[in-house]
Amino acid sequence: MKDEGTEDHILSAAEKVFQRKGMDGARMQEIANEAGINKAMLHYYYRSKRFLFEAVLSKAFSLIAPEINRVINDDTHLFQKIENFTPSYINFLQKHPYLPNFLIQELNRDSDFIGVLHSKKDFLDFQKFQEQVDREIQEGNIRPIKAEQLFIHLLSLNVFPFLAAPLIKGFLQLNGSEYKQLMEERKEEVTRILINYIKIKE
Amino acid sequence: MKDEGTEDHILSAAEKVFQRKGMDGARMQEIANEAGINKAMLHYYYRSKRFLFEAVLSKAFSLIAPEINRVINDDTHLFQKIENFTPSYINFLQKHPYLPNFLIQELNRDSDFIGVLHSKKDFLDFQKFQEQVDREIQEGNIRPIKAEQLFIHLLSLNVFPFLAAPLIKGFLQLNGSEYKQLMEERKEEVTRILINYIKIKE
DNA sequence: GTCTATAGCCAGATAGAC
DNA sequence: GTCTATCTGGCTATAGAC
Repeated sequence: MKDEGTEDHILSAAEKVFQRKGMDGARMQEIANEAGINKAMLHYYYRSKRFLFEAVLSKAFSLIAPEINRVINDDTHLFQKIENFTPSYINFLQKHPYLPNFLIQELNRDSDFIGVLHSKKDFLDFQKFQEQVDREIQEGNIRPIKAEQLFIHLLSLNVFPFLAAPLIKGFLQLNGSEYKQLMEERKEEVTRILINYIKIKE
Repeated sequence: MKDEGTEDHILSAAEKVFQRKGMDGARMQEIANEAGINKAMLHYYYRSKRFLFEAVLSKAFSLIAPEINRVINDDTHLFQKIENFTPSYINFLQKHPYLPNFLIQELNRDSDFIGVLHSKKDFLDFQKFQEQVDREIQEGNIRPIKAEQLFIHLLSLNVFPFLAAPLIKGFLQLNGSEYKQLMEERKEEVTRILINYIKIKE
């Protein structure tokens, strides 16, 4: 909105629709309505549905990678980063509730789209995190672990419960507020499980 | 195949197509081709695309819930169950590679489908697992934890890395074999992290 | 750059012969 | 029950006026 040019305006509308409906479920007409402009404009600026979709996918990746980067690569202690990840992620989810699911879904669906990622440069800067983990190991503060594994643990424990919420609710026969309560408790759970795992007791 | 009636035959074909392409991406023609029959037959047996899809979704849930149940509710020790979960899940994935992603995706997409689940009776039998966890706590073998949380930890650590494989590969700039190597290492990682978390050291 | 109108296609669904 | 042929609607995309 605001002072965006029409092109960005369209992209914002496309994000909303594509992230909720996916590539196949989305309709150009709905995107046009969302943007408050005509359907023909979408083609004028982005040529085809596919190109518009790829712009959205690419931007989604560019949006989430730095976000994770920010948590992983600030100057705080390793344990502090683990602790910060959960509230940061929940905060991100509030702004972009459909984005993680969207990315995972569409990258799984059409392996061509992975090429879209590789043409970009907004990868995670994993180096710094890796060095931090290795340093902590050498100093004898944590037990040996690959930084990649710790990272995947952190993502798994934080992201999956939101991703699979309807499925887990089905499994455990929970209603919305019961599940929300579990998620609340997890904030502490996740931190403790990871720190407990890597920390060397004195 | 084999001696299935036409109805089951169609359902098998529909599973393959729907699980790979999703509700919106799937084409009735493709399902008919996969089943080796005519498109009109699909409507003769299942009336509409939506009904056929719901049959597939419902069956997917009925397929995975007992599978998890089987691991969670056999007679082995709690630690043993945690250990068994990973190889069981990987084995399941080999038979139904698209199923977890399919369920999560479609349940997130259209909240109407959650009703399909509630009309079924193949929920997870969580009672037994819950009692086992509570017993271990009372006997002082593990530290206090909600069975639900332990269950979600277990699912998260096992399921997410496969679900988000393309995304994580993008983040960490890994190729297929590097990622496969990480997954191999995780088999042990996941078991250790959970048992280490709950086990009370003597 | 922005619109209206429409081309052209393709998908789900059905009619009706066998 | 199974097929072919076809209807009908909706979708992407474009032509062309302004």
